[in-house]
Amino acid sequence: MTTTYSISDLSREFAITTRAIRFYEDKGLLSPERRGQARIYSSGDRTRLKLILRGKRLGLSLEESREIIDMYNPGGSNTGQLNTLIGKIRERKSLLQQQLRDIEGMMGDLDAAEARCLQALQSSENTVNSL
Amino acid sequence: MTTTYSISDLSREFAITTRAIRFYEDKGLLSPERRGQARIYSSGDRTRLKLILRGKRLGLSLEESREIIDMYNPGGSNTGQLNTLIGKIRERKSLLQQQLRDIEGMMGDLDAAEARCLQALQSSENTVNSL
DNA sequence: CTTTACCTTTACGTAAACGTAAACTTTCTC
DNA sequence: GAGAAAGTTTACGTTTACGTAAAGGTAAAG
Repeated sequence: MTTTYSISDLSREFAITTRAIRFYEDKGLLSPERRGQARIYSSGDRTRLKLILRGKRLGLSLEESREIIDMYNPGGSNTGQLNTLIGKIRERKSLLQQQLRDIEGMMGDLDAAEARCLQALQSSENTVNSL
Repeated sequence: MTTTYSISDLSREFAITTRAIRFYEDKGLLSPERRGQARIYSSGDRTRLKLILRGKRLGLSLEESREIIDMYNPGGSNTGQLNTLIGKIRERKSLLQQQLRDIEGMMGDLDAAEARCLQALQSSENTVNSL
């Protein structure tokens, strides 16, 4: 007895619309079983959906997410395919490292901005108190 | 004598089209000086452009980048404004922290995928050598 | 004066990622 | 068996972020 999910189960869990989930299927990112017409999602499907959403949070397009998810299971690939796959994986990793640097930079900027705000509040408070 | 840039200077430096740069201006993210019709960009404009592009790499919309860049200079704000600004800054920071976790997760997945690829190559090599 | 290079505005086109509405089936529940 | 709840397909609409002409202004070089 393996756990399965309806489309509204998943839409509720991840706070997305069923339209979006069907859209991902249209684009080849999901392919759930069917019981008659209804879609039945396995826990593998659920994981794929999670990966899709993570990709979105990182600014990936659906196509890019699809490629990356496909990287996770080399499947039956020959040596050449494996080598190009390794290349793609390394490209992705370097993009992620750039994103890390970007986040560090933006985080620093935001910290500084927050500090300036707090200081501005502090001095305005002093101004008030000094009256 | 402060350094300035033409639109094509910036488009070359950042490898984007002039169309994109004008588009950012249309959306209120840039507002360069003019010499007649021609746009003249200051080093401040250049910095703003850099921030825009960093925002893009992090998956922000132009509108979101605009908001964030505006956060960097509190300007003449009253106490209420400063407090909501601090709130926004903290929201952004927590989103960035989520992104950090996402990157760590994806990086781990990619490392594992790369390892599987390398191992697959290794064993296929052994197969060949064993002939 | 003309070519060349670079700049401008205006405006229609496009791909991605869904939203939204219409019209219908299936399945519970009462 | 009637209605409500959840599912389905089909298809047109929308926003974002530019691309891509079209049609021309400006300024230095030959």
